Amino acid sequence: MNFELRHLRTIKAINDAGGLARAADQMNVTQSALSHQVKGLEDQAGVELFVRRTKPLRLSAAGMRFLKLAERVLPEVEALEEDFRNLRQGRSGRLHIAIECHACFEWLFPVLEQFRRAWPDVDVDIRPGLAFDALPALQREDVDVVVSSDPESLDGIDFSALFDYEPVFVASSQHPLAAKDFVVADDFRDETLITYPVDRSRLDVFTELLLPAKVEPRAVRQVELTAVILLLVASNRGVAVLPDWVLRDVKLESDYVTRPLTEKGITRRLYAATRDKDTSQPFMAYLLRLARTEPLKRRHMPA
Amino acid sequence: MNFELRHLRTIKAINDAGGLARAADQMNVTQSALSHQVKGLEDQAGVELFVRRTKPLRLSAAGMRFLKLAERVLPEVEALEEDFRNLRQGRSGRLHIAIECHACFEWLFPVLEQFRRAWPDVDVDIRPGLAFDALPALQREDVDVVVSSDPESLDGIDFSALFDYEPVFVASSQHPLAAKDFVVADDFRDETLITYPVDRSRLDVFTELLLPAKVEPRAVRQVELTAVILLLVASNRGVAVLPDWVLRDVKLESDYVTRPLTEKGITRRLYAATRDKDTSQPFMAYLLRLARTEPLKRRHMPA
DNA sequence: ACGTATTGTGAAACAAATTCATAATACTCA
DNA sequence: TGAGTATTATGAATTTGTTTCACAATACGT
Repeated sequence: MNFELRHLRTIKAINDAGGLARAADQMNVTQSALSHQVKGLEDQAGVELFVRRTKPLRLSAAGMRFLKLAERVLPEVEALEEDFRNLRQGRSGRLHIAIECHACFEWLFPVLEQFRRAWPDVDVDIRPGLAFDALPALQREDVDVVVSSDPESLDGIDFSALFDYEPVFVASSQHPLAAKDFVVADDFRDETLITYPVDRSRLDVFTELLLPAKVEPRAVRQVELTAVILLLVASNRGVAVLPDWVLRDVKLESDYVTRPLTEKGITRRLYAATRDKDTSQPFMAYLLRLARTEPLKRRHMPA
Repeated sequence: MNFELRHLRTIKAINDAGGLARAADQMNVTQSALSHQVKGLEDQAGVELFVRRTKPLRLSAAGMRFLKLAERVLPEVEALEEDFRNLRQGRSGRLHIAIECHACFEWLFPVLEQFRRAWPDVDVDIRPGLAFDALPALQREDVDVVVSSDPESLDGIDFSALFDYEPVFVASSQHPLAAKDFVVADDFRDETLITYPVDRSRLDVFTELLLPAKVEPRAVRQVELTAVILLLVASNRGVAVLPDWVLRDVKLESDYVTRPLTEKGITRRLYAATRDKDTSQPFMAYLLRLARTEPLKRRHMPA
């Protein structure tokens, strides 16, 4: 006894059309085909689905239950078919984003807000917690975009440049280093450095400045939220290095100063990694365009 | 793009078994069959259901949605299959009963109460409103049992005798006719007759007594509920003729008397009509046995 | 009761799914 | 890294299932 959707469709059609012959027309098969099919189904189920003594075939009690099932199940199946159709045309899809850089929430959130308005059928989500192994997760299709500043050459993965940013030193305006025009690695030796709670290999201060110079700060304190980091910095409990985009928004009204790292400043580039087969999908292209332009706008017109 | 349950089963099996080969084993088909099937499905849907770069095949985002559908739909389908299996073994089924005789509620209800305990999986219901055309409805499988006192010879329909009953005359103990040992047709000429609101051809008084004698009561009043009929009779607002089983229960404590119709009394027989193919079904046989014995028990030991 | 509309049936044609044998591919572990 | 193993893919042949065709059987209306 192995039902198939074909059977559900047939029973429903016969019931809707009010007869086997009419149903056959609507389904573009011969009346004979349906007759055979119904017989086969009844044999398998061991149950009479139709009342045979009446001429336009009518559903029996058991047939009614079958019909009920059809009416619950078929719409769901059709919904998925429709879904896949949209997916093929690139109108729907999934966009689960892993961010390696902890501060990216700051600009990504507004970007996604705007994205959602343009592509309402795309399932958007940010997946934190995948800071490690984000690229394998991308290959495994656990996520669809990885935001990272360390491009690797990986099979089937594209890295698209988004925008450049500058990791800048932040300290209380009371802090001695606020007097300098720029800070260098050695300046951190006696400081408490406040960072996001991630591995040093993911923090620009370390990878770009302190590790090469083999400088270890006096203390490192890990804090989750950007706002809290700034609070601690402003009250002179430590210093921090944050991407410039984090600071533009709140700068005016606060008690801290920003200074370049090294005399010329450090410039880093942010990338979006995607599977190559997805990169040219319309909604993916749209997201990348948005992520390239939107954060820059915010730079010049802070909220 | 035409999904089939086979596809749902396959995707679910592959996911559950954690691989195509293992799934093939569990489904008793070759690994090759599933590989072909998945390929065919993906071609039709135009969507990749699995991530191919990994070796034990893993579901892609789209594949997950397919799986979700499978997990919603398959249990429902299996439930119906189980249902049909029971049906075939006569453990479940439908028992919708049409009663032509209006008063049959009285004994049928307790019978069904008992039936339900023995056959919990059978869908029991009483369908009033089908007083007319009950037998065609039976043939059409709109109902499964018709209780009637007028057996007809009909193709595919069995009539099983249930029990005999006596339509008896009921009147207030104050009523002049209460003085007689029995009543005859002529006695109704000056009476208000209270009946159930159905056609005369379904009322024993008329078919067995008044119509043959061509007697018309002074007035006929139609009342729905047995209890109300008895109330009106007791307060001498009319007389009635009711099956004896209706009266046994409440007789002792009331203000009315019962008298036979004609000197010898009238005896009628109640039948259950069923489709012949159903008559020997276990639960149907059980119901008929119950309906033959239960009402008689009540006769001798009123509540 | 007749004609019409509808459903049922068997053999042949057609289509689809499965198998078999084997190739291709990822994964594992020394 | 490379050999060995486990897993998936592929093509042709086979088997199975579905549809058609032609016509028989059956209910329905007037």
